[in-house]
Amino acid sequence: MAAARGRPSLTDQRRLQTQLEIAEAAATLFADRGYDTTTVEDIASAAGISLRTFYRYCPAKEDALTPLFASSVGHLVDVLAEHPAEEPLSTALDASFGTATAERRLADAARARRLVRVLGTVPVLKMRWLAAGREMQERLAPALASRAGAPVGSLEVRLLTTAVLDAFTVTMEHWAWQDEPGELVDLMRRALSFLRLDELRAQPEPSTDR
Amino acid sequence: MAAARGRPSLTDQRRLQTQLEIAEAAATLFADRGYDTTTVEDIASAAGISLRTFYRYCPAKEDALTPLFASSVGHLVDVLAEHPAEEPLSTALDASFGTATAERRLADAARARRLVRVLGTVPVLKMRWLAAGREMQERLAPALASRAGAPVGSLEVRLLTTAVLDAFTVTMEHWAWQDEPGELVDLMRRALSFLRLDELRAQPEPSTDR
DNA sequence: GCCTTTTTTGGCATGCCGTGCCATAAATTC
DNA sequence: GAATTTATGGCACGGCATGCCAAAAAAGGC
Repeated sequence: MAAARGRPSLTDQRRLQTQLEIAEAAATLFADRGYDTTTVEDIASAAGISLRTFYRYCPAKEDALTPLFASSVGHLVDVLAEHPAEEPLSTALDASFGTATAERRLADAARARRLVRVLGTVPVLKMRWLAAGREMQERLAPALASRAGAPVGSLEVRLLTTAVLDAFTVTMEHWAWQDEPGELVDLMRRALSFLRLDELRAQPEPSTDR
Repeated sequence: MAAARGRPSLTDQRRLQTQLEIAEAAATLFADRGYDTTTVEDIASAAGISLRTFYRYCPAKEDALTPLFASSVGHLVDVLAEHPAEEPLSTALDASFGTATAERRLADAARARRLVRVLGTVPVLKMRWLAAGREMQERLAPALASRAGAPVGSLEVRLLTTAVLDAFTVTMEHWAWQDEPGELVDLMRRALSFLRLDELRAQPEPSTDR
């Protein structure tokens, strides 16, 4: 094989490239013309591939944009998952947002806001976005389970993972529609603080209410 | 007009009847044969109508089941919305679940559990279920805004409405897959208690933590 | 370099979804 | 009972999504 570690075989690189081209083309077309009036044929043409090849990269039309947000959500969850349970969630949050340079974050922010606005406008895309978040639950659950001191399958951990992910989703959408963007991480902290998700621990007795 | 108040014109009754027949037929077929292998033609035939008429009642195939859960979710939100802000959420919860008789609740519970399990199995149906919850947010937001002491469009109220609705969703799904069902309202109370959604009030200062 | 093997891509056909259009049947109204 | 209104069904059509097969391109062996 001609590929060294981390240089995945030039063909795979080309595949990633194509996947991104599809996503970019779809994002532009959806933003310009709208989702329903854009056919898969249009996206494929704009990305320089045939319709049949499009479906080799995307399971469905509504998945064309997923590469654009799946990675960011995945990264956030990764950081949360690998941080020790003693630290509050907001610390892991800072670590996640601190990796990129300021100017790169600004450029990403503009693109991200536009993307989130498109996602929020088209119901099926928004659902896809939420679904991507739900799929992260399995990866987030173990980390939060240790924080909450409850087993992974318990109602409490399910509630917690859902609450954390939805807090992020709601916050991002709120941020995407603000006139003055501000720093997303600040809003995130405000959200976690309001819902007091940092302090959540399992009740002493799960079933004894009084 | 031949219809008195609350007896909406016999034709409308027939429409509701048809809508329920569609939903029941779809629920049975989806549970038996699966979602993808069931065509809209099948549902229409089982409901005794033509394909074209199906689409006059349902915007899409994935909406065939919505009448079965939209009303229950709507009822819960109604009760929460009309209860005064001083009472904790769990009080309104008890009021909502206390309306039906015990034996009727048992029959409904079995049907509801089966329905939720189908919804959870088929991604597109689950998304539809979540979307129905999201549409309730606008109706829930005013009630929770007065409880939280924050404006309707604020980040805090958005977080709160999302958290409450998703807590219900997660709890119902947890309940649907339990071996021993138990009382749903008890799980609901446990969920609200764990997330401390009863006690949520707007922070004195949005940014000062202590 | 050339040939073979493997993978990727494109074109075609097909089935289902969802909708516009129009004719028929049913109901409401007079 | 006749006219008007409304619900229903049949048909055609475009778009989505997939299976199948052949052409093209890449990878590997000589």
